[in-house]
Amino acid sequence: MTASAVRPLPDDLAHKVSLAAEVFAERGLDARIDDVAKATGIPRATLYYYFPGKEHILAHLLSSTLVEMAERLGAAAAAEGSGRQRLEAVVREHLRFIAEHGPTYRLLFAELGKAASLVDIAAGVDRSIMAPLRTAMRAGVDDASLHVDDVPAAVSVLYGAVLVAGMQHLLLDGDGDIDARADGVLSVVMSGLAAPTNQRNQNRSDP
Amino acid sequence: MTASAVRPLPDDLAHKVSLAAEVFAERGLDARIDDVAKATGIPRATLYYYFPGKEHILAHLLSSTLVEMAERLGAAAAAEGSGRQRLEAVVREHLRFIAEHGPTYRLLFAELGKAASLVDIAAGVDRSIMAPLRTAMRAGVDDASLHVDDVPAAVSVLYGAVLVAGMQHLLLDGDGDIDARADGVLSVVMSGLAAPTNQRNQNRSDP
Amino acid sequence: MTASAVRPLPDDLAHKVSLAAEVFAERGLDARIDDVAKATGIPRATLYYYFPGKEHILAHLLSSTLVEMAERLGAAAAAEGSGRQRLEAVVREHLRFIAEHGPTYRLLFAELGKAASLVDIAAGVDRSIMAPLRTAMRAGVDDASLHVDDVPAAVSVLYGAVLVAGMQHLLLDGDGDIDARADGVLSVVMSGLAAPTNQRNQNRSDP
Amino acid sequence: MTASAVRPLPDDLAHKVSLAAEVFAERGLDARIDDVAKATGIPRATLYYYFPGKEHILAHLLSSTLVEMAERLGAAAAAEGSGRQRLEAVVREHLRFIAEHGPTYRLLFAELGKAASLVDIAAGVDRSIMAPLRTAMRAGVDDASLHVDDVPAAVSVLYGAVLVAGMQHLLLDGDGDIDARADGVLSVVMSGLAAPTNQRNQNRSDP
DNA sequence: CATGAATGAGCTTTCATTCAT
DNA sequence: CATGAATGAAAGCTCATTCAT
Repeated sequence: MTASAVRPLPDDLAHKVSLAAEVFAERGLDARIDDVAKATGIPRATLYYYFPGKEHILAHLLSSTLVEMAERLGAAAAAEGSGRQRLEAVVREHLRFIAEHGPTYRLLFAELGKAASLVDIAAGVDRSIMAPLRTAMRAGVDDASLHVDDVPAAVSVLYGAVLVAGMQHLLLDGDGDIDARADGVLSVVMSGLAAPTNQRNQNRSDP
Repeated sequence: MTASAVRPLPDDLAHKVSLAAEVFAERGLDARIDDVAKATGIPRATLYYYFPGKEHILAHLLSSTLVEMAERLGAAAAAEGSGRQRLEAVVREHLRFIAEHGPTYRLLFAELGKAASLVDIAAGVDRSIMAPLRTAMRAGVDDASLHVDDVPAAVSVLYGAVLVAGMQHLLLDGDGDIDARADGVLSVVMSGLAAPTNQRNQNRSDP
Repeated sequence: MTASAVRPLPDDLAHKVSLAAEVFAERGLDARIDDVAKATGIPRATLYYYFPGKEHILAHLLSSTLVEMAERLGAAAAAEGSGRQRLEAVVREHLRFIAEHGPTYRLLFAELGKAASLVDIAAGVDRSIMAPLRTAMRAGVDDASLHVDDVPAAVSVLYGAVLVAGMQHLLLDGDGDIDARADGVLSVVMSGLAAPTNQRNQNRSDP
Repeated sequence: MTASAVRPLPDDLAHKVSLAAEVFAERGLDARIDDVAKATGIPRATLYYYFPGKEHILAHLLSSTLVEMAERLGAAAAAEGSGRQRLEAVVREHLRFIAEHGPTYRLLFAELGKAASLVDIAAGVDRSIMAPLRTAMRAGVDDASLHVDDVPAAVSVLYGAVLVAGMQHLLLDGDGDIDARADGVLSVVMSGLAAPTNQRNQNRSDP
């Protein structure tokens, strides 16, 4: 009756809780529960009525965000168009999501390296981010709109490119055009860095 | 950049302090100073004799790591060879560095998103990581071993690709072959994902 | 004496509430109301519907027990027989009561030393325990079946003897024969410890 | 270094801590640690530097008291004189101890019935109180100054008699003459309640 | 009438930091 | 110089209690 049964979170509270993202983003788990209470307008004791502890609130935020990302990127990956078009859509959607969810995304990012977390961030990232990329990329290989030898490696590269572009956007030019960044990333990733030569696809520079 | 310790750190202590990386990596600044003391074998009060506060110990670790990275990646970027070869060398060296400095690198990674830090991580990353990439890349453009339209964007993509590959190595397959990962990343980044067509460099799929 | 519940307690609840004795016996007023709710099967809010507060539940238990004791020991004191026989009956009945009401009696015992209580334990003990002893003892003096110079002192001694015997029974040999303990106590108290001498009743060892 | 090694309590602190007895006596473990800090003049954090938790402070008090009792009652039991004289001395010393240590003794008393305690009160009571009584009583049987058939029962009776007399002293007549109470108890216990008859030692009233 | 939901008010405990030796 | 001892300052969490339904 006190801290055992996981209580379903009422909708109005669920919405208020999302306001805690900013607080957590500033200080991580160091954020004081009292600040969370103030930011959300939910009394401290009520937070503890619905969550077993502070870290569970954070976990809830991260999970929610991952779920929302999975929906949006998944939709982009499943849309109409060539594989390449869908892959580009996933990248653009991802960067837009980052721009819209700055605090929470920084939170997610910082939590990635942590050992102990109530949420398996790695698994969530794979499900929400890598999977849509993978799906679109494979479609592109199938419909010949893309040429990819090592899909997992390519997915990692693309994820990393978006991650860094997104963080730069959040940390440096919060007001910049996020779609322009997407164009820049896609341009590089699609064309590759190698100078055009006769023998394509040479990944080692020694002859 | 170094949050310079008020007192010069004796060599034996400097070495012991580096053992704190793992502790900080697990819990960030939440790590208890007592755990740092235990991990390093340095009494709590002695830590305070050499550092003004807990976060200064963390800053020292991050700074040291960034300096070391600057040296190693800078050397790779300045080595003999074509620009492309040097760029590839920087990428490989970077991934090796990550593999060798797991805990500290995770620390750096987690700190990237944080707002306040005694160390300006963004600047340090630019100096230690981006600059060598930039140097090598420009050299490649000059000697025609690389073809890059937007160097800053390409640097970001390459950094992101390495970052994600490194984190995957640390979090997933700690025993895997880090050079193989480097090959995978380079292969993708050099060739690009676009299917070979007549009109090169088309970064948008609409005509 | 009864911290009268604002609302008359339904019979079924009255019975359930008695199950709280064990909880209170373990931790005294430190017992959490939630544990009381669990032990009795009565929802927390319902307890507050019938009792003004936590300590009133405890008071109810103590009062009920004292009333029941007054009835049983009073009856034993008022029974047929010589004063000595009635005194012995009160002692035996008291020990049986203790054996039957372990948790509640431990509660009463622990509360004896407390300063503030909603129930005047001292008065209740006098009425329920000392008075029957006094009654029977005086009857014994009158009918010459007992020889007591200082009745109040003798009552205290007898009460103490029973109290300790009862607690030993509860704490040490829960399965032992309570009537045997009564025999032991009575044997000692009746005969006294002094070695038989010419001048009886010498309470000081100096001549 | 934090809450593991049991730190030896410096003498000055040991003395200050004993001032906590009154606080605990009022409210038991409910006593607020802040009140303990105030009463003893020891900062809260310092209390936690020497004790792992609140209940350990209480345990320390109880143990100390039991040890002191063991010394004083043990000394009385080991003094010169007949067994009866020594038994009487133990009783008188016990009552004096109670009078001198009112708060702590009430504490001990209230704790007797509790289930969970860091101190095994029952064992401590046996060692500190029952054992001296037993020793003196057996000496009395040996030197024929006492006549006791069932020593354990007689010890219990005597302990109970003293306990109740002591509590009455503490709760009712704090200013009364404690030695007079001792006389009253001893008079009753030595002579017994039975009317003088031909057949001694009859513990049952039926013929 | 009974009760699930919500919360105000504290309290224990932790920890970074200081300082005398 | 280095450190064991001591403590001020929070903060997470619990729990008795209330009230709308």
